[in-house]
Amino acid sequence: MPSTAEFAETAALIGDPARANMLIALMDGRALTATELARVAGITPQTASGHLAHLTEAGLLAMTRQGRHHYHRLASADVARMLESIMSVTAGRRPLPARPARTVTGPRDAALRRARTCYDHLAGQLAVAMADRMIARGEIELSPDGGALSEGGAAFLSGLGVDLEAAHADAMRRGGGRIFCRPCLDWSERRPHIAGAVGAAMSRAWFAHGWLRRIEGSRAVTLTRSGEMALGTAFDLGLGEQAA
Amino acid sequence: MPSTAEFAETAALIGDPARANMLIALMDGRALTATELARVAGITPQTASGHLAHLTEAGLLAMTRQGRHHYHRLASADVARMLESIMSVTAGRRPLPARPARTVTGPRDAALRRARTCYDHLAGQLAVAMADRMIARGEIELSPDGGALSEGGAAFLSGLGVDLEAAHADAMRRGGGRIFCRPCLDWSERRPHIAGAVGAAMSRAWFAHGWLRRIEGSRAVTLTRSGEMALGTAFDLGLGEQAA
DNA sequence: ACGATGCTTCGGCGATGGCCGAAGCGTTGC
DNA sequence: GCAACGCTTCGGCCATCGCCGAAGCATCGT
Repeated sequence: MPSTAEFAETAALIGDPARANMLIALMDGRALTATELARVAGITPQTASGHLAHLTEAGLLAMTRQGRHHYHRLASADVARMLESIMSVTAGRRPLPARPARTVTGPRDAALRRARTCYDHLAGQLAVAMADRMIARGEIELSPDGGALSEGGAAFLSGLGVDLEAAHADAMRRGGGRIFCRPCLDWSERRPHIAGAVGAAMSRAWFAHGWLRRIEGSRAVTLTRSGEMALGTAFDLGLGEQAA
Repeated sequence: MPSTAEFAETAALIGDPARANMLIALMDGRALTATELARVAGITPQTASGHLAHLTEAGLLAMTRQGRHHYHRLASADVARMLESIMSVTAGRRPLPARPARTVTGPRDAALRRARTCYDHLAGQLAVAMADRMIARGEIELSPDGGALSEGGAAFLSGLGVDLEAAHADAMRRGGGRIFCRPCLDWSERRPHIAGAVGAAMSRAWFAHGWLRRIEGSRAVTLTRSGEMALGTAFDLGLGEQAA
Protein backbone atom coordinates (compact mmCIF):
# COMPACT_ATOMS: atom_id res chain seq x y z
CA MET A 1 0.00 0.00 0.00
CA PRO A 2 1.27 3.48 -0.73
CA SER A 3 2.36 5.47 2.27
CA THR A 4 0.25 8.44 3.19
CA ALA A 5 3.25 10.64 2.39
CA GLU A 6 3.38 9.37 -1.19
CA PHE A 7 -0.36 9.82 -1.48
CA ALA A 8 -0.07 13.44 -0.34
CA GLU A 9 2.85 13.99 -2.68
CA THR A 10 0.81 12.89 -5.67
CA ALA A 11 -2.01 15.23 -4.76
CA ALA A 12 0.38 18.08 -4.00
CA LEU A 13 1.92 17.64 -7.40
CA ILE A 14 -1.48 18.13 -8.99
CA GLY A 15 -2.33 20.93 -6.57
CA ASP A 16 0.02 23.54 -7.94
CA PRO A 17 -1.77 25.88 -10.37
CA ALA A 18 0.93 25.76 -13.01
CA ARG A 19 1.16 21.97 -12.94
CA ALA A 20 -2.62 21.66 -12.82
CA ASN A 21 -2.90 23.71 -15.99
CA MET A 22 -0.41 21.48 -17.74
CA LEU A 23 -2.17 18.30 -16.66
CA ILE A 24 -5.54 19.61 -17.74
CA ALA A 25 -4.08 20.61 -21.08
CA LEU A 26 -2.88 17.03 -21.49
CA MET A 27 -6.26 15.54 -20.64
CA ASP A 28 -7.18 15.51 -24.29
CA GLY A 29 -4.68 12.71 -24.75
CA ARG A 30 -2.22 14.53 -26.98
CA ALA A 31 1.48 14.88 -26.29
CA LEU A 32 2.77 18.44 -25.96
CA THR A 33 6.26 19.88 -25.81
CA ALA A 34 7.71 21.55 -22.73
CA THR A 35 7.48 24.99 -24.29
CA GLU A 36 3.86 24.52 -25.29
CA LEU A 37 3.05 23.43 -21.76
CA ALA A 38 4.91 26.43 -20.38
CA ARG A 39 2.70 28.70 -22.48
CA VAL A 40 -0.41 26.91 -21.24
CA ALA A 41 0.68 27.35 -17.64
CA GLY A 42 1.77 30.95 -18.09
CA ILE A 43 5.31 30.33 -16.88
CA THR A 44 8.78 30.32 -18.39
CA PRO A 45 10.22 27.17 -19.98
CA GLN A 46 12.81 26.69 -17.27
CA THR A 47 10.15 26.66 -14.59
CA ALA A 48 8.02 24.31 -16.63
CA SER A 49 10.98 22.01 -17.09
CA GLY A 50 11.27 21.57 -13.36
CA HIS A 51 7.59 20.85 -12.99
CA LEU A 52 7.62 18.33 -15.81
CA ALA A 53 10.57 16.54 -14.31
CA HIS A 54 8.70 16.16 -11.04
CA LEU A 55 5.52 14.96 -12.72
CA THR A 56 7.41 12.42 -14.80
CA GLU A 57 9.38 11.24 -11.79
CA ALA A 58 6.14 10.65 -9.95
CA GLY A 59 4.72 8.62 -12.80
CA LEU A 60 1.99 11.05 -13.76
CA LEU A 61 3.53 11.92 -17.11
CA ALA A 62 5.49 10.02 -19.71
CA MET A 63 8.06 11.68 -21.93
CA THR A 64 9.36 10.73 -25.36
CA ARG A 65 12.19 12.60 -27.05
CA GLN A 66 11.96 13.47 -30.70
CA GLY A 67 14.96 15.41 -31.79
CA ARG A 68 15.23 18.51 -29.71
CA HIS A 69 11.58 18.33 -28.75
CA HIS A 70 10.45 16.52 -25.65
CA TYR A 71 6.87 15.37 -25.88
CA HIS A 72 4.96 14.95 -22.64
CA ARG A 73 1.70 13.06 -22.22
CA LEU A 74 -0.32 11.53 -19.41
CA ALA A 75 1.35 8.33 -18.32
CA SER A 76 -1.79 6.19 -18.38
CA ALA A 77 -5.56 6.08 -18.57
CA ASP A 78 -5.41 5.64 -14.83
CA VAL A 79 -3.97 9.12 -14.47
CA ALA A 80 -6.66 10.50 -16.76
CA ARG A 81 -9.34 8.83 -14.66
CA MET A 82 -7.83 10.32 -11.53
CA LEU A 83 -7.78 13.85 -12.95
CA GLU A 84 -11.30 13.36 -14.15
CA SER A 85 -12.47 12.34 -10.68
CA ILE A 86 -10.87 15.43 -9.16
CA MET A 87 -12.63 17.49 -11.81
CA SER A 88 -15.88 15.83 -10.93
CA VAL A 89 -15.57 16.56 -7.22
CA THR A 90 -14.51 20.13 -7.91
CA ALA A 91 -17.41 20.68 -10.28
CA GLY A 92 -19.91 19.31 -7.84
CA ARG A 93 -19.45 21.75 -5.03
CA ARG A 94 -20.77 25.30 -5.12
CA PRO A 95 -23.41 26.20 -7.69
CA LEU A 96 -22.85 29.94 -7.88
CA PRO A 97 -20.67 31.35 -5.13
CA ALA A 98 -19.70 34.78 -6.39
CA ARG A 99 -19.69 35.62 -10.07
CA PRO A 100 -22.61 34.19 -11.99
CA ALA A 101 -21.63 35.74 -15.31
CA ARG A 102 -18.11 34.45 -15.81
CA THR A 103 -19.05 30.86 -16.45
CA VAL A 104 -21.24 31.63 -19.40
CA THR A 105 -19.76 31.92 -22.82
CA GLY A 106 -16.66 32.79 -24.77
CA PRO A 107 -16.06 32.67 -28.48
CA ARG A 108 -13.97 29.54 -28.79
CA ASP A 109 -15.65 28.00 -25.77
CA ALA A 110 -18.63 27.34 -28.01
CA ALA A 111 -16.61 24.91 -30.10
CA LEU A 112 -15.28 23.25 -26.98
CA ARG A 113 -18.74 22.76 -25.56
CA ARG A 114 -19.94 21.37 -28.84
CA ALA A 115 -17.37 18.59 -29.17
CA ARG A 116 -13.94 17.94 -27.75
CA THR A 117 -11.65 15.12 -26.75
CA CYS A 118 -11.36 13.90 -23.17
CA TYR A 119 -8.18 11.83 -22.98
CA ASP A 120 -9.07 8.97 -25.30
CA HIS A 121 -12.76 9.54 -25.91
CA LEU A 122 -15.17 12.31 -26.87
CA ALA A 123 -17.00 14.80 -24.69
CA GLY A 124 -19.23 17.81 -25.17
CA GLN A 125 -22.76 18.15 -26.51
CA LEU A 126 -22.07 15.77 -29.36
CA ALA A 127 -20.83 12.98 -27.09
CA VAL A 128 -23.68 13.48 -24.63
CA ALA A 129 -26.21 13.39 -27.45
CA MET A 130 -24.76 10.13 -28.78
CA ALA A 131 -24.92 8.59 -25.33
CA ASP A 132 -28.51 9.79 -24.90
CA ARG A 133 -29.64 8.21 -28.15
CA MET A 134 -27.99 4.91 -27.35
CA ILE A 135 -29.51 4.89 -23.88
CA ALA A 136 -32.96 5.68 -25.29
CA ARG A 137 -32.68 2.80 -27.73
CA GLY A 138 -31.52 0.39 -25.05
CA GLU A 139 -28.16 -0.02 -26.69
CA ILE A 140 -26.17 1.01 -23.67
CA GLU A 141 -26.63 1.50 -19.95
CA LEU A 142 -24.76 3.96 -17.75
CA SER A 143 -24.72 4.27 -13.99
CA PRO A 144 -22.30 5.82 -11.52
CA ASP A 145 -20.84 2.35 -10.99
CA GLY A 146 -20.18 1.61 -14.60
CA GLY A 147 -21.95 0.77 -17.83
CA ALA A 148 -22.38 -1.90 -20.46
CA LEU A 149 -23.31 -2.39 -24.06
CA SER A 150 -26.32 -4.53 -24.88
CA GLU A 151 -26.25 -6.99 -27.79
CA GLY A 152 -28.00 -4.43 -29.92
CA GLY A 153 -25.54 -1.75 -28.91
CA ALA A 154 -22.59 -3.92 -29.87
CA ALA A 155 -24.16 -4.66 -33.24
CA PHE A 156 -24.94 -0.99 -33.80
CA LEU A 157 -21.40 0.13 -33.09
CA SER A 158 -19.86 -2.71 -35.08
CA GLY A 159 -21.96 -1.60 -38.00
CA LEU A 160 -20.39 1.82 -37.72
CA GLY A 161 -16.93 0.36 -37.90
CA VAL A 162 -16.10 0.49 -34.21
CA ASP A 163 -13.58 -2.18 -33.30
CA LEU A 164 -15.17 -3.69 -30.24
CA GLU A 165 -12.78 -6.62 -30.26
CA ALA A 166 -9.91 -4.27 -29.54
CA ALA A 167 -11.96 -2.45 -26.93
CA HIS A 168 -12.85 -5.71 -25.31
CA ALA A 169 -9.25 -6.85 -25.26
CA ASP A 170 -8.31 -3.53 -23.77
CA ALA A 171 -10.74 -3.79 -20.93
CA MET A 172 -10.81 -7.47 -20.09
CA ARG A 173 -7.84 -9.78 -20.14
CA ARG A 174 -10.03 -12.86 -20.29
CA GLY A 175 -12.38 -13.25 -23.20
CA GLY A 176 -16.05 -13.89 -23.32
CA GLY A 177 -17.53 -11.39 -20.93
CA ARG A 178 -19.69 -8.38 -21.19
CA ILE A 179 -18.43 -5.28 -22.96
CA PHE A 180 -18.16 -2.64 -20.31
CA CYS A 181 -17.88 1.05 -20.73
CA ARG A 182 -17.49 3.82 -18.25
CA PRO A 183 -19.50 6.98 -17.71
CA CYS A 184 -17.58 10.23 -17.59
CA LEU A 185 -19.21 13.37 -16.28
CA ASP A 186 -19.17 16.20 -18.77
CA TRP A 187 -18.42 19.51 -17.02
CA SER A 188 -20.08 21.68 -19.61
CA GLU A 189 -23.18 19.52 -19.93
CA ARG A 190 -23.21 18.03 -16.44
CA ARG A 191 -24.36 14.77 -17.98
CA PRO A 192 -22.60 11.46 -18.50
CA HIS A 193 -21.15 10.35 -21.78
CA ILE A 194 -19.37 7.22 -22.93
CA ALA A 195 -15.79 6.75 -21.75
CA GLY A 196 -13.67 3.69 -21.10
CA ALA A 197 -12.55 1.25 -23.76
CA VAL A 198 -15.81 1.56 -25.71
CA GLY A 199 -15.67 5.34 -25.74
CA ALA A 200 -12.07 5.22 -26.89
CA ALA A 201 -12.91 2.79 -29.66
CA MET A 202 -15.79 4.97 -30.83
CA SER A 203 -13.55 8.01 -30.92
CA ARG A 204 -10.87 6.13 -32.84
CA ALA A 205 -13.40 4.95 -35.38
CA TRP A 206 -14.88 8.40 -36.03
CA PHE A 207 -11.42 9.88 -36.57
CA ALA A 208 -10.34 6.95 -38.75
CA HIS A 209 -13.38 7.38 -40.96
CA GLY A 210 -12.70 11.05 -41.38
CA TRP A 211 -15.95 11.92 -39.65
CA LEU A 212 -14.21 13.99 -37.02
CA ARG A 213 -11.24 16.31 -37.22
CA ARG A 214 -9.19 18.06 -34.56
CA ILE A 215 -9.20 21.85 -34.51
CA GLU A 216 -5.61 22.99 -34.57
CA GLY A 217 -4.21 23.92 -31.19
CA SER A 218 -7.34 23.11 -29.23
CA ARG A 219 -9.10 20.24 -27.56
CA ALA A 220 -12.10 21.03 -29.69
CA VAL A 221 -13.02 18.77 -32.61
CA THR A 222 -15.38 19.35 -35.49
CA LEU A 223 -17.70 17.13 -37.48
CA THR A 224 -16.72 16.90 -41.12
CA ARG A 225 -19.26 16.90 -43.93
CA SER A 226 -19.24 13.11 -44.11
CA GLY A 227 -19.34 12.92 -40.32
CA GLU A 228 -22.51 14.99 -40.26
CA MET A 229 -24.06 12.60 -42.72
CA ALA A 230 -22.95 9.37 -41.11
CA LEU A 231 -23.23 10.19 -37.43
CA GLY A 232 -26.22 12.47 -37.88
CA THR A 233 -28.13 9.58 -39.41
CA ALA A 234 -26.84 6.87 -37.12
CA PHE A 235 -27.48 8.81 -33.92
CA ASP A 236 -30.56 10.73 -35.03
CA LEU A 237 -28.85 14.02 -34.28
CA GLY A 238 -30.81 17.13 -35.17
CA LEU A 239 -28.03 18.68 -37.22
CA GLY A 240 -30.18 20.99 -39.30
CA GLU A 241 -29.83 24.14 -37.26
CA GLN A 242 -26.10 24.69 -37.05
CA ALA A 243 -24.58 25.18 -40.47
CA ALA A 244 -21.00 25.60 -39.32
CA MET B 1 -16.93 23.57 -15.99
CA PRO B 2 -14.71 24.14 -12.97
CA SER B 3 -11.93 26.63 -13.45
CA THR B 4 -8.43 25.27 -13.43
CA ALA B 5 -7.80 27.29 -10.29
CA GLU B 6 -10.58 25.50 -8.43
CA PHE B 7 -9.30 22.19 -9.74
CA ALA B 8 -5.82 22.94 -8.43
CA GLU B 9 -7.25 24.11 -5.14
CA THR B 10 -9.03 20.80 -4.62
CA ALA B 11 -5.85 18.86 -5.30
CA ALA B 12 -3.75 21.20 -3.16
CA LEU B 13 -6.15 20.65 -0.29
CA ILE B 14 -5.55 16.91 -0.54
CA GLY B 15 -1.84 17.43 -1.08
CA ASP B 16 -0.94 18.58 2.40
CA PRO B 17 0.38 15.67 4.50
CA ALA B 18 -1.72 16.49 7.53
CA ARG B 19 -4.92 16.84 5.55
CA ALA B 20 -4.10 13.75 3.50
CA ASN B 21 -3.78 11.73 6.67
CA MET B 22 -7.16 12.93 7.86
CA LEU B 23 -8.83 12.14 4.55
CA ILE B 24 -7.31 8.69 4.42
CA ALA B 25 -8.47 8.04 7.96
CA LEU B 26 -11.98 8.95 6.88
CA MET B 27 -11.90 6.62 3.87
CA ASP B 28 -13.39 3.85 5.94
CA GLY B 29 -16.65 5.80 5.91
CA ARG B 30 -16.84 6.57 9.62
CA ALA B 31 -17.22 10.04 11.09
CA LEU B 32 -14.45 11.18 13.41
CA THR B 33 -14.13 14.16 15.73
CA ALA B 34 -11.71 16.99 15.19
CA THR B 35 -9.50 15.86 18.04
CA GLU B 36 -9.35 12.30 16.77
CA LEU B 37 -8.37 13.57 13.35
CA ALA B 38 -5.73 15.79 14.90
CA ARG B 39 -4.21 12.74 16.54
CA VAL B 40 -4.26 10.85 13.25
CA ALA B 41 -2.48 13.70 11.51
CA GLY B 42 0.00 14.27 14.31
CA ILE B 43 -0.92 17.91 14.80
CA THR B 44 -2.59 20.01 17.48
CA PRO B 45 -6.37 20.43 17.54
CA GLN B 46 -6.22 24.10 16.60
CA THR B 47 -4.27 23.34 13.46
CA ALA B 48 -6.60 20.50 12.61
CA SER B 49 -9.56 22.79 13.07
CA GLY B 50 -8.26 25.09 10.37
CA HIS B 51 -7.68 22.22 8.00
CA LEU B 52 -11.12 20.79 8.60
CA ALA B 53 -12.72 24.14 7.96
CA HIS B 54 -10.99 24.38 4.61
CA LEU B 55 -11.90 20.83 3.62
CA THR B 56 -15.52 21.36 4.57
CA GLU B 57 -15.66 24.68 2.77
CA ALA B 58 -14.37 23.00 -0.37
CA GLY B 59 -17.03 20.32 -0.16
CA LEU B 60 -14.68 17.43 0.54
CA LEU B 61 -15.96 16.86 4.06
CA ALA B 62 -19.32 17.15 5.75
CA MET B 63 -19.67 18.04 9.41
CA THR B 64 -22.44 17.26 11.88
CA ARG B 65 -22.46 18.63 15.41
CA GLN B 66 -23.38 16.42 18.28
CA GLY B 67 -23.13 18.30 21.53
CA ARG B 68 -19.62 19.56 21.89
CA HIS B 69 -18.31 17.03 19.42
CA HIS B 70 -18.03 17.86 15.74
CA TYR B 71 -18.11 14.75 13.59
CA HIS B 72 -16.41 14.95 10.22
CA ARG B 73 -16.90 12.51 7.37
CA LEU B 74 -16.30 12.39 3.63
CA ALA B 75 -18.93 14.49 1.91
CA SER B 76 -19.89 11.89 -0.68
CA ALA B 77 -19.04 8.63 -2.38
CA ASP B 78 -17.67 10.81 -5.15
CA VAL B 79 -15.00 12.11 -2.81
CA ALA B 80 -14.18 8.56 -1.75
CA ARG B 81 -13.85 7.49 -5.39
CA MET B 82 -11.54 10.43 -6.02
CA LEU B 83 -9.28 9.60 -3.10
CA GLU B 84 -9.28 5.99 -4.19
CA SER B 85 -8.18 6.94 -7.70
CA ILE B 86 -5.32 9.03 -6.31
CA MET B 87 -4.35 6.05 -4.19
CA SER B 88 -4.43 3.85 -7.24
CA VAL B 89 -2.16 6.11 -9.26
CA THR B 90 0.20 6.52 -6.33
CA ALA B 91 0.36 2.79 -5.75
CA GLY B 92 1.05 2.06 -9.38
CA ARG B 93 4.24 3.93 -9.80
CA ARG B 94 7.51 2.67 -8.36
CA PRO B 95 7.78 -1.03 -7.59
CA LEU B 96 10.66 -0.94 -5.13
CA PRO B 97 12.63 2.27 -5.25
CA ALA B 98 14.63 2.21 -2.05
CA ARG B 99 13.56 0.23 0.97
CA PRO B 100 12.22 -3.21 0.17
CA ALA B 101 11.71 -4.20 3.78
CA ARG B 102 9.53 -1.42 5.10
CA THR B 103 6.42 -2.41 3.20
CA VAL B 104 6.26 -5.84 4.70
CA THR B 105 4.51 -6.42 7.95
CA GLY B 106 3.47 -4.87 11.20
CA PRO B 107 1.47 -6.38 14.01
CA ARG B 108 -1.87 -4.65 13.53
CA ASP B 109 -1.30 -4.38 9.81
CA ALA B 110 -2.09 -8.06 9.60
CA ALA B 111 -5.68 -7.45 10.68
CA LEU B 112 -5.96 -4.59 8.22
CA ARG B 113 -4.76 -6.69 5.36
CA ARG B 114 -7.12 -9.47 6.30
CA ALA B 115 -10.33 -7.41 6.22
CA ARG B 116 -11.16 -3.74 6.48
CA THR B 117 -13.69 -1.20 5.35
CA CYS B 118 -13.08 1.03 2.34
CA TYR B 119 -15.60 3.86 2.56
CA ASP B 120 -18.87 1.94 2.18
CA HIS B 121 -17.64 -1.50 1.19
CA LEU B 122 -15.10 -4.12 2.23
CA ALA B 123 -11.49 -4.55 1.21
CA GLY B 124 -8.57 -6.75 2.14
CA GLN B 125 -7.94 -10.45 1.60
CA LEU B 126 -11.47 -11.37 2.60
CA ALA B 127 -13.07 -9.01 0.09
CA VAL B 128 -10.71 -10.08 -2.68
CA ALA B 129 -11.41 -13.74 -1.96
CA MET B 130 -15.15 -13.15 -2.13
CA ALA B 131 -14.78 -11.36 -5.45
CA ASP B 132 -12.58 -14.16 -6.77
CA ARG B 133 -15.11 -16.84 -5.90
CA MET B 134 -17.96 -14.93 -7.50
CA ILE B 135 -15.92 -14.32 -10.64
CA ALA B 136 -14.94 -17.98 -10.84
CA ARG B 137 -18.59 -19.00 -10.58
CA GLY B 138 -19.66 -16.51 -13.23
CA GLU B 139 -21.72 -14.57 -10.74
CA ILE B 140 -20.00 -11.29 -11.33
CA GLU B 141 -17.73 -9.67 -13.89
CA LEU B 142 -15.16 -6.97 -13.17
CA SER B 143 -13.17 -4.89 -15.61
CA PRO B 144 -11.35 -1.57 -15.32
CA ASP B 145 -14.40 0.08 -16.88
CA GLY B 146 -16.94 -1.33 -14.48
CA GLY B 147 -18.65 -4.54 -13.52
CA ALA B 148 -21.98 -6.28 -13.38
CA LEU B 149 -23.84 -9.01 -11.56
CA SER B 150 -25.16 -11.93 -13.57
CA GLU B 151 -28.61 -13.36 -12.86
CA GLY B 152 -26.99 -16.07 -10.83
CA GLY B 153 -24.96 -13.55 -8.89
CA ALA B 154 -28.04 -11.54 -8.05
CA ALA B 155 -29.81 -14.66 -6.85
CA PHE B 156 -26.81 -15.73 -4.82
CA LEU B 157 -26.51 -12.39 -3.03
CA SER B 158 -30.25 -12.10 -2.49
CA GLY B 159 -30.13 -15.48 -0.82
CA LEU B 160 -27.56 -14.11 1.56
CA GLY B 161 -29.85 -11.25 2.54
CA VAL B 162 -28.21 -8.57 0.44
CA ASP B 163 -30.72 -5.88 -0.47
CA LEU B 164 -30.09 -5.49 -4.17
CA GLU B 165 -33.22 -3.42 -4.64
CA ALA B 166 -31.71 -0.71 -2.49
CA ALA B 167 -28.40 -1.05 -4.27
CA HIS B 168 -30.11 -0.79 -7.58
CA ALA B 169 -32.02 2.30 -6.53
CA ASP B 170 -28.75 3.77 -5.29
CA ALA B 171 -26.98 3.28 -8.55
CA MET B 172 -29.63 3.92 -11.16
CA ARG B 173 -32.29 6.57 -10.92
CA ARG B 174 -34.36 4.88 -13.59
CA GLY B 175 -35.43 1.32 -13.00
CA GLY B 176 -35.04 -1.78 -15.04
CA GLY B 177 -31.37 -1.93 -15.89
CA ARG B 178 -28.49 -4.14 -15.07
CA ILE B 179 -27.10 -4.19 -11.59
CA PHE B 180 -23.70 -2.62 -11.82
CA CYS B 181 -20.88 -2.73 -9.42
CA ARG B 182 -17.50 -1.14 -9.46
CA PRO B 183 -14.04 -2.61 -9.07
CA CYS B 184 -11.81 -1.04 -6.46
CA LEU B 185 -8.12 -1.77 -6.41
CA ASP B 186 -6.93 -3.17 -3.12
CA TRP B 187 -3.56 -1.67 -2.18
CA SER B 188 -2.50 -4.53 0.01
CA GLU B 189 -3.59 -7.24 -2.40
CA ARG B 190 -3.18 -5.32 -5.65
CA ARG B 191 -6.30 -7.05 -6.91
CA PRO B 192 -9.80 -5.76 -7.52
CA HIS B 193 -12.69 -6.30 -5.19
CA ILE B 194 -16.35 -5.36 -5.25
CA ALA B 195 -17.19 -1.70 -4.64
CA GLY B 196 -20.02 0.53 -5.76
CA ALA B 197 -23.62 0.08 -4.74
CA VAL B 198 -23.39 -3.72 -4.73
CA GLY B 199 -20.28 -3.71 -2.60
CA ALA B 200 -21.93 -1.34 -0.17
CA ALA B 201 -25.04 -3.49 0.03
CA MET B 202 -22.96 -6.59 0.68
CA SER B 203 -21.07 -4.85 3.45
CA ARG B 204 -24.29 -3.60 5.03
CA ALA B 205 -25.77 -7.07 4.94
CA TRP B 206 -22.79 -8.78 6.56
CA PHE B 207 -22.77 -6.22 9.38
CA ALA B 208 -26.56 -6.41 9.80
CA HIS B 209 -26.39 -10.20 10.14
CA GLY B 210 -23.69 -9.93 12.76
CA TRP B 211 -21.26 -11.76 10.48
CA LEU B 212 -18.76 -8.92 10.62
CA ARG B 213 -17.72 -6.62 13.44
CA ARG B 214 -15.60 -3.49 13.52
CA ILE B 215 -12.39 -3.57 15.52
CA GLU B 216 -12.47 -0.64 17.89
CA GLY B 217 -10.49 2.36 16.71
CA SER B 218 -9.36 0.83 13.46
CA ARG B 219 -10.48 0.34 9.90
CA ALA B 220 -10.01 -3.35 10.39
CA VAL B 221 -13.00 -5.64 10.74
CA THR B 222 -13.22 -9.21 11.94
CA LEU B 223 -15.37 -12.18 11.02
CA THR B 224 -17.56 -13.35 13.86
CA ARG B 225 -18.19 -17.01 14.62
CA SER B 226 -21.44 -16.97 12.68
CA GLY B 227 -19.78 -14.99 9.92
CA GLU B 228 -17.14 -17.67 9.51
CA MET B 229 -19.89 -20.24 9.20
CA ALA B 230 -22.13 -18.33 6.83
CA LEU B 231 -19.61 -16.58 4.61
CA GLY B 232 -17.09 -19.39 4.76
CA THR B 233 -19.70 -21.74 3.34
CA ALA B 234 -21.24 -19.34 0.86
CA PHE B 235 -17.94 -18.19 -0.56
CA ASP B 236 -15.98 -21.41 -0.20
CA LEU B 237 -13.35 -19.68 1.87
CA GLY B 238 -10.65 -21.88 3.22
CA LEU B 239 -11.08 -20.74 6.81
CA GLY B 240 -9.54 -23.76 8.45
CA GLU B 241 -6.00 -22.51 8.89
CA GLN B 242 -6.48 -19.30 10.79
CA ALA B 243 -8.12 -19.94 14.13
CA ALA B 244 -8.20 -16.33 15.29
C1' DA C 1 -22.87 27.94 39.20
C1' DC C 2 -18.34 26.12 38.46
C1' DG C 3 -14.60 23.70 36.23
C1' DA C 4 -13.55 20.53 32.51
C1' DT C 5 -13.79 19.33 27.82
C1' DG C 6 -14.05 20.11 22.71
C1' DC C 7 -13.58 23.23 19.28
C1' DT C 8 -12.52 27.57 17.26
C1' DT C 9 -10.07 32.20 16.23
C1' DC C 10 -6.00 35.16 16.30
C1' DG C 11 -1.03 36.43 15.81
C1' DG C 12 3.43 35.62 14.65
C1' DC C 13 7.20 32.42 13.51
C1' DG C 14 9.54 29.52 10.26
C1' DA C 15 10.22 26.62 6.24
C1' DT C 16 8.88 24.76 1.99
C1' DG C 17 8.65 25.65 -2.73
C1' DG C 18 7.49 28.30 -6.98
C1' DC C 19 9.46 31.78 -9.81
C1' DC C 20 12.79 33.94 -12.95
C1' DG C 21 17.63 35.38 -14.93
C1' DA C 22 21.74 33.47 -16.36
C1' DA C 23 24.29 29.92 -18.12
C1' DG C 24 25.17 25.11 -19.93
C1' DC C 25 24.12 20.97 -22.88
C1' DG C 26 22.13 18.66 -27.11
C1' DT C 27 19.86 18.91 -31.72
C1' DT C 28 18.71 21.05 -36.09
C1' DG C 29 19.55 23.66 -40.16
C1' DC C 30 22.09 26.88 -43.00
C1' DG D 1 31.35 25.24 -38.74
C1' DC D 2 28.18 28.59 -36.66
C1' DA D 3 23.96 30.30 -35.22
C1' DA D 4 19.37 29.30 -33.78
C1' DC D 5 16.40 26.62 -31.13
C1' DG D 6 14.64 23.57 -27.31
C1' DC D 7 15.42 22.02 -23.04
C1' DT D 8 17.75 21.67 -18.73
C1' DT D 9 20.48 23.05 -14.39
C1' DC D 10 21.91 26.46 -10.97
C1' DG D 11 21.27 30.42 -7.55
C1' DG D 12 18.84 33.43 -5.16
C1' DC D 13 14.51 36.09 -4.27
C1' DC D 14 10.05 36.14 -2.46
C1' DA D 15 5.30 34.65 -1.07
C1' DT D 16 2.45 31.19 0.74
C1' DC D 17 1.05 28.39 4.17
C1' DG D 18 1.46 25.07 7.86
C1' DC D 19 2.50 25.19 12.60
C1' DC D 20 1.86 26.23 17.54
C1' DG D 21 0.81 29.25 21.94
C1' DA D 22 -2.60 31.95 23.82
C1' DA D 23 -7.15 33.24 24.32
C1' DG D 24 -12.28 33.03 23.48
C1' DC D 25 -16.93 30.43 22.92
C1' DA D 26 -19.83 26.75 23.24
C1' DT D 27 -21.35 22.33 25.76
C1' DC D 28 -21.34 18.81 29.37
C1' DG D 29 -20.90 17.12 34.13
C1' DT D 30 -21.30 17.73 38.93
